[in-house]
Amino acid sequence: MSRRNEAVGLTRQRIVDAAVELHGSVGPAATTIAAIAETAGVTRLTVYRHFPDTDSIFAACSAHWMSQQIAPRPDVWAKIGDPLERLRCGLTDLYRFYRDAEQMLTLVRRDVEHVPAPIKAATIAREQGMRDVLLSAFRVRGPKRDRVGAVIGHALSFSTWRSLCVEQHLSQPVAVDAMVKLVEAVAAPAPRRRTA
Amino acid sequence: MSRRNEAVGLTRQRIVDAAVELHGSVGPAATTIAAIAETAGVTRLTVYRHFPDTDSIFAACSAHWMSQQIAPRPDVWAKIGDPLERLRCGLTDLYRFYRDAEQMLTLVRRDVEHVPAPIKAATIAREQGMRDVLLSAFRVRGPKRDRVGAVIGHALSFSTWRSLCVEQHLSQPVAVDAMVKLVEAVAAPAPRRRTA
DNA sequence: AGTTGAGTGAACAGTTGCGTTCAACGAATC
DNA sequence: GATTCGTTGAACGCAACTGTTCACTCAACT
Repeated sequence: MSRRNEAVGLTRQRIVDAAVELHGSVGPAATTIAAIAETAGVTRLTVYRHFPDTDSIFAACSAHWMSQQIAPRPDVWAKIGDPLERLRCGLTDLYRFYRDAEQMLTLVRRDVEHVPAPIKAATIAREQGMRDVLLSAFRVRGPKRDRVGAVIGHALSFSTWRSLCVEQHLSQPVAVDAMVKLVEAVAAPAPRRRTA
Repeated sequence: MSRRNEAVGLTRQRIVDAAVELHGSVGPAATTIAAIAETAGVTRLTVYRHFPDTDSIFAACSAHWMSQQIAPRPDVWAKIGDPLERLRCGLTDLYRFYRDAEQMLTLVRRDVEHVPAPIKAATIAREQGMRDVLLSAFRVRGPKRDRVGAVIGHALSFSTWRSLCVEQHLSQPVAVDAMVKLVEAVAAPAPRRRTA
């Protein structure tokens, strides 16, 4: 039961690796069973033997990819007391992750319709959790709290990182700085306009 | 030559309308010739007679859709002297347009690979023009000018509007306000930190 | 040494899309 | 009334992807 199972596991791993590679290069929507099989160096039939449908491949693929990423750590951010410092720290950590995972995240977001519901839900929950950690440090109350939460959510979004760091060519620290300033300005207690 | 050509033009118009509708509902990538024909109430052959390939349909489709939109007017924004006021005005105008065109823009951006190059180029040029109009009102110089330009570009992006007004459920004016504050903070002459 | 089973190769049936050809209809035009 | 031509219906060839079946090989396990 050892050498044989090992070989089987290896084949399975090659299939998952191939799926990860294709998801990250052509995107989940364009990833066909035939392409996975070819990339993995096995037959379509072998892929079907290991995974009944595309969704189960996606699940294994997603888990494996996640396991080899350095994920952001909201639990660590939570230890920082100062709201803006916590925010800066969190965004720096998150944007580092976004940078590492750019290709994959870009394509997965584009093909979000093809992502199985559980994975989508987990992603949303993770983002919600990060938002809560960052927002909870702020003392603002009332309707302004909603606005601060919203701009924090905006700062956390992958599309925001992409807009700032890829399309606008900002460096990561400058992008973080801009988003911190945004939250700071929205959270500021005295809006004092000169045109008042 | 009158009644007949009129009928031909009507058929052509029905095809273009069908293409617009499908681009805005299922997206350009999933818009097939057969679906266009069916929606227009004609045969695939008729579609092929009017348009040699998908790109020419896209061009006609894009032009027709644009003609029935109320496009943003950077030339009007340019008349406002105060930088922040010009910015606020421009973003309000642009976000109104984004709101009207949400579905279409969302799907076209998703399927951007299927958009013919000329249309893509025109869109980029338009966004670049808006950025220039808004940035030119600011007096900042040096490296800070790049950063102000970048956050203006970020504020102008459709993904930013989508993040703020759709995902974060901000109202249009509040979203505009947040982005104005962002640019104001980045453009501010004295960063004066209390932690300095 | 015999059995198990992962992997192979080939083929099948079904779907969807593209692009093209042909004969025929029918209404507008001359 | 004859002609033009936009439109139609049916069909064909091509390509790609999905699942599934069957017979087969060969290494590994008992």
